[in-house]
Amino acid sequence: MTEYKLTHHDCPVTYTLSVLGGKWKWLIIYTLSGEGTLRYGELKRNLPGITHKMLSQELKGLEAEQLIDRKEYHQIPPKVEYSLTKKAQTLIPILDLMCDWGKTNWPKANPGC
Amino acid sequence: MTEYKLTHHDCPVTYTLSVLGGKWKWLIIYTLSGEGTLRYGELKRNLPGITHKMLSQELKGLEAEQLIDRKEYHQIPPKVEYSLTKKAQTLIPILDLMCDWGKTNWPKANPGC
DNA sequence: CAGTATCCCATAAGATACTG
DNA sequence: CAGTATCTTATGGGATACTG
Repeated sequence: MTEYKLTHHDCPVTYTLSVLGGKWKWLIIYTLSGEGTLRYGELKRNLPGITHKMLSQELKGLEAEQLIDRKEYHQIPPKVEYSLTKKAQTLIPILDLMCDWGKTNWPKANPGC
Repeated sequence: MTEYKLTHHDCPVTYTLSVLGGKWKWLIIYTLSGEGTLRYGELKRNLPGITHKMLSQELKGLEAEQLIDRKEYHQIPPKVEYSLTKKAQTLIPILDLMCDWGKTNWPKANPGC
């Protein structure tokens, strides 16, 4: 995760896209930005279509990038809470613009946000 | 291209990510935003690592989404120029924020932009 | 409940050759 | 020069079963 095999070596946009690449990372961060703190199962319910494998895999990657905090309560049954780090919070303005763009260019009527 | 098989049906962020998904679309738009108008070969030289197949494929997709204009000069040898549509230009603020984020969080020193 | 591990398949993406 | 077509390989991602 600390290796960035980019071709476009010195471009910050490429760097950002490499960190947030894949199908779900932006959406996981977006979901946590709206809900604050969520348990694993809650997060999954808020991301329709994501599979168990993808969610746990992406969460590990995001944690490694220090974009999410993982707080584990050592109890039975287990409880784990996820939230955004300060670093991830600086991505929220980008997500807000993506939301605006989506609403403006949405081919259907009246999307929520 | 007019079908959006999303799971997160009513989310504009998901919609935006579906339109700009894949490995190269954001970067193609970013490159054109900086250079204005580029021929096919110039575009390819400005996108280190992209293959012939990917560039032509992504250009077709972006044209179908009305994010780029394709102007063909009927001459020999052929000349084709690509530029951003107004719709794509509204994505530039997002790319600018991605650039800022990349510069701030870049693990190496002094990236260009 | 919150994960890991394994198997399998669909698609993304690369290499190469050919064409107007 | 600016593409298309074809073939192959690498990777992403799904389904399912198992564990602390």
